[in-house]
Amino acid sequence: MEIAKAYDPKEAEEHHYARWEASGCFAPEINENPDAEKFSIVIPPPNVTGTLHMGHALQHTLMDVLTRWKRMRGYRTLFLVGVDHAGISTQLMVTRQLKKDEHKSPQDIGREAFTEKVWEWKNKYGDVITRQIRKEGLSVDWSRERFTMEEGLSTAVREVFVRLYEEGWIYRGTRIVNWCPRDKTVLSDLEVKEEKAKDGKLYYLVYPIKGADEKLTVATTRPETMLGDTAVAVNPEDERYKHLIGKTILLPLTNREIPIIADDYVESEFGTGAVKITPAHDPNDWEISQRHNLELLVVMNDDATMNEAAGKNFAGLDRYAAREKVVMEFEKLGLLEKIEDYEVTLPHCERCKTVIEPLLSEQWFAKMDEMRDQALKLLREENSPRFFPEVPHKKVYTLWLENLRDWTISRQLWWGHQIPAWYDKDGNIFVAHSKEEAALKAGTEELTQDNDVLDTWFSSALWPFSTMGWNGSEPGAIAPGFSSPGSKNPGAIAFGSDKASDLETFYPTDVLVTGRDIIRLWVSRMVMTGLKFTGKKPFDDVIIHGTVLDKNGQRMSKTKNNGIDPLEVFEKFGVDATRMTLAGSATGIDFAWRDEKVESYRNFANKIWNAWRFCLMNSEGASVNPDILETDLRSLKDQRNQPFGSPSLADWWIEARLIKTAKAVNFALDTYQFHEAVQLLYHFFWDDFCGWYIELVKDVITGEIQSELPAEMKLVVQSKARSRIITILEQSLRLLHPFMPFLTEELWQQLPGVGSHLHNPAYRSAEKTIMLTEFPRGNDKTWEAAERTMTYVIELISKVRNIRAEMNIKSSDKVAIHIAAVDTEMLDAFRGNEAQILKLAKADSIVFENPSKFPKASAKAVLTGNAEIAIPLQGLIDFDKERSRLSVQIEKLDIELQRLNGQLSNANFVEKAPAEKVNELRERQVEIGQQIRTLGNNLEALK
RNA sequence: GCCGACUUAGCUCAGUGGUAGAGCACUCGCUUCACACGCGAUAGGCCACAAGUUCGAACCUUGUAGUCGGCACCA
Repeated sequence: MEIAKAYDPKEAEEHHYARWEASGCFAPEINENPDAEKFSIVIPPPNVTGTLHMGHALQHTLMDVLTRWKRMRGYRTLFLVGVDHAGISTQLMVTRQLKKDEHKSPQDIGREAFTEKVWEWKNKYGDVITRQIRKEGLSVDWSRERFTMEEGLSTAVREVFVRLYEEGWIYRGTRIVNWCPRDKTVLSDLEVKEEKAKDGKLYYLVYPIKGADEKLTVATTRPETMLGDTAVAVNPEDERYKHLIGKTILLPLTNREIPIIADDYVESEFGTGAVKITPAHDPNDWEISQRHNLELLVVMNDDATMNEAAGKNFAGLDRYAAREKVVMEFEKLGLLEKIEDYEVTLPHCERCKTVIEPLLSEQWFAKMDEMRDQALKLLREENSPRFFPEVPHKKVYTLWLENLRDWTISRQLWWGHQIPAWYDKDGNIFVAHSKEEAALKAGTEELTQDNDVLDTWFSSALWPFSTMGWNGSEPGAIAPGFSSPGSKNPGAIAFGSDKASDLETFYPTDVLVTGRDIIRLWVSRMVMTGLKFTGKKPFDDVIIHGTVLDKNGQRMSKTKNNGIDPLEVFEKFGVDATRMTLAGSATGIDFAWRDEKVESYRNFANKIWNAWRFCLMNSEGASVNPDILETDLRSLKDQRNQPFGSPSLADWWIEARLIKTAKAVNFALDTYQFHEAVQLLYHFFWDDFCGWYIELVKDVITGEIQSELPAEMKLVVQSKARSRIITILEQSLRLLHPFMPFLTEELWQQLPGVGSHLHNPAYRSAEKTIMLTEFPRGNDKTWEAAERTMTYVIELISKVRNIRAEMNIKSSDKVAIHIAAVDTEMLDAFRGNEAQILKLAKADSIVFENPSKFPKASAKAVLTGNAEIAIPLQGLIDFDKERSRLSVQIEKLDIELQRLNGQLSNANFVEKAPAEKVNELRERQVEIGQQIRTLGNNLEALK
């Protein structure tokens, strides 16, 4: 059969996913073992408007590696997928589209029509991200796909809102809030990004004092807000202003008279020591106003233009135009003292980058105190959740909870969960699960629902349990010390009844994988609501992955246009290579993206392809059979080192390596050290399996051995060897599968002898696929003798190759290897693998003899274990070169010997260091001393 | 202002209280029948700097410098 020389990922990527999905491999129901342990993980729901970026790809890869690994280990596995309605982003996107297509604003068409448009948009474009998730190869259960706006999850949202309201944790209040004048909605503190302004200025405005010649200067970065000033504050201890306290100011540009008050908040050293107080437009000023009962004067509209209260000269002006005009007027009046350059950071809307306007506004807030205390208690008593890496994320999480402020949960949007609160004509509030329920409570049908929707994160906070069917009717185990849930919910609607037990089976989840930027926004809130509403923590472990930076170490951003599109990388190098690259970066650490890195994993995929190609080209009479591995090797002690024996030393050794690697990979994944697992697999497959094993057994496999064995025996040995190599390959593919699902499935399917009998016992009746095979566990068995003996062979071959290269021996020239060794194990190893040594070292003979018999004109080297070798170079030897070669080696060894001598002659070391360590160094000292003497003699002989 | 992380080969990064590692790039040699996306062989580092703890420090402690984050404040 013709097999391509290079792996083309396209075909594998196109073929397997649909089959996996269709045959139900991703759903937990595939597991037939009623006693199977469960493993569950929920995807951080990407925005329905979103497209895949590198951060997703990294996060998704880690989750899928864990899921595929656990599934192969026999766990009943659920990787739950879904998308977030992403209130602001989606509304913005559809608004833009509406404007483009119909030249209309949302207000033009009204709320109902607009939300209908959004749903249309969602149905049309909302699957972009889910298609991309399929492309990534994620083994998520699409039959349980969720959307935060679907009925079930909305029920959960209403239930939580009602319950928190009834318990008094949700309230409506008037506060200074973060207002985005462009999106015309309030934002939570976490949706606001502080950024340095380019041309910040500090304006010094002079305020005349009533009934005095004195004037007071205040400094401000926002002069336009002076129109809303209702006081000027000074520090009560400030000698400069003490006498002014209680007097009033004639506020310029207005006809108002405002008091001079004293408040500790004012720092005398800053600015002029006098602060203008604008309670309706600054959070600190608002605090002061509450203490002093100051008047609140709102001078701005919700689009950041000035309103009537600002005076008719300013009404209608944009805030920046008003600023200029105020400054101009002050200058005209001679009341502008100076303008200084001043570095100022301003809050910006995370989504649209508009400068936030602090505004006095009536909103819904959630007081998280009780839930916060539960979360902190869980953290302190059980160290849960555990963060990986723990530093610094545990601290960020703790500090945030400790300083938690009330959460602004209402948004002035149309796309989202409309707040389940209704008002009667007198403005009384009725919070209920439905209008019918509200009507019952109100005793009237004449109700209007609150216009606002909830912060998108309100529904995200419930994600781990709302997606699994929680609707408030589930009793839920209540952890001791935690308050019991509120009154039963009469309006709760049962949904997804066939999956109703998911909550019981899969909640809490096992691990959460997410980025550090949403620890506070999301992780903390899931913990809080999870504890409160289910009585259980939503997950045990939280893996915080790093940030993928561009090749210059810069954060990727749309404005810098330095983003790397994962889909382009998939296209160029394949999904599997990309996944290896992402999983191969250390957990939690930021790293700069390098195409070269993916390229090397693309090469790795190709290496695997070619190893497979070799095995397949020589697979006649062979089939995958894991039983032959250990059973066959068990009898090895009796027959090891037989020439062309099967199993041979190489067989023995590669299985030792496989078992060790499997053990280490399992451990690495258990501790979330993905990069460690990747390194182990890369090294095992490339160096051990391809570099040594294939080369060592190649001749047996291809039938090119020159042995004295009878032909029938030769065939038996050959087909056994073929089955073994193909079995080792199959085991390797299983180990690689969680990382490289497409390639491994593609290759596995075509191996002879594979079938569902290789599946983990939990999946025996499923259609054959590598993703359901048993993940090799490895064990603690060590075959030290095999590894040690193999080291002798490897060292011998390497030393001969080194001599060949350094002495410029043509690759077509065969050499003779003269070996002087005393260790019987070593001698056995060399004799038993003579054919392989000859081939790999390009030699035609091995001579065992005393070093005194070594031909004079030889290049020489020493081996570990007091052995020497010589390569005769009759006529070809360059004595100068050989002398310098030997000198360099002696020099290197001597440096090490000096260090050892120094250490061992240090009485303190010998006395205090562990005896084991001291012995180790002594042995090394003897070994090196011996080698130096031998090399020295050889060098001497050349003089 | 406070807190944290990072600083290791030319580049990107692993790493452990006891001889410093990988991939890529570089140098030399190979069209060897799985693979040139390959094979073989080299070269390359006082592990940012300084002090301390220790028999022993790249690793632990403290300080310094640089880089990058987070938080707070910003009249």
